[in-house]
Amino acid sequence: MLSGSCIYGLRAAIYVAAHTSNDSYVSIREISEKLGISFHFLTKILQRLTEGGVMKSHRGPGGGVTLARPAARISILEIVEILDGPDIFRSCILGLPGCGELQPCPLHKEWSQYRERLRSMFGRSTLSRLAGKVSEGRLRLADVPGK
Amino acid sequence: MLSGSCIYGLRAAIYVAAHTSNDSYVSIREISEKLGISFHFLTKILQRLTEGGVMKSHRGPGGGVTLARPAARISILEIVEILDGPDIFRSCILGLPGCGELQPCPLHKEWSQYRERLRSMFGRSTLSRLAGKVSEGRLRLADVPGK
DNA sequence: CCTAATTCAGATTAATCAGTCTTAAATTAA
DNA sequence: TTAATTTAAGACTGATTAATCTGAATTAGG
Repeated sequence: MLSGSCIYGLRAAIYVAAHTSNDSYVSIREISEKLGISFHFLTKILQRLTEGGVMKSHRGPGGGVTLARPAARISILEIVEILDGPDIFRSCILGLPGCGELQPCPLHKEWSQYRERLRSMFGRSTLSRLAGKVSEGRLRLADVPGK
Repeated sequence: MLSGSCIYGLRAAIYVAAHTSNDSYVSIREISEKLGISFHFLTKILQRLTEGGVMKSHRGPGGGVTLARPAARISILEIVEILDGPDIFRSCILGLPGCGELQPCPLHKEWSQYRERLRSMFGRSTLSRLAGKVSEGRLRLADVPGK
């Protein structure tokens, strides 16, 4: 469904939302260790989120990344569209270019409904809501619980 | 969402359902030309559907592939599970192993609902229904319409 | 100014997926 | 029995994605 990079990006963003207060920076090293993601790989993913306007970064000691806006104003949808491209919620399930109301594929009607629902579900899921769940406990972000 | 192989397999299966009557065989060459799919690549995909019990094949002149059962008893879900694996409708959106009711990820509740709906929609979509739509016209299976 | 901590940038490698090519095996029909 | 047609099987190439490695640029603190 989502690419590996996108999954890492989402988990990292939720982690940052759950572990920063008033614009403090979290180091990428910390995120990568806590979530079990390759440090250098994660660095590039977070760079793309920084370029995309979702995060901001700061070099040097005490640096790292943090959210560019309040977590309540960043949705999962925005992150997915940056990392996997906006077409993921617009493309035909049978891969046909130009599939739409005018020239639908046999699954167009059903698929476009679900696609739109998923998109709006992602749009409603803000980092603050998800991070809140994590902080309340029993909700995991990493493979090994409790980290 | 679905792999390239899976998309090809679905389109080919719908094509076969729309173009065979009483167990006649359709050659893979014909399918590949009509749908614009690489012949050798399609051959392998259809082999997997044959092994999976959805199609049967026959060599030699007049041979090809055909559905192993009436099209009304083959769902898209079955084909997707053969080609992309059954986990596609069971795995966590954040890629966390073991995500479930006991140790949910922050998106588990919303995603698992959506996942189940999509799964049942795929289960309800039989090849006969989809092939019927194609035969009625105006519904495409290939990039270039009318083929 | 110097050092350590950090992100940034680019090259390189590894793994997976998509696609091509060649040959073999089976089957039909003349 | 022979030739043509077709799927089966496997090796090979190419593209995309995932992951690693090395070094540069920036920054805070002594």
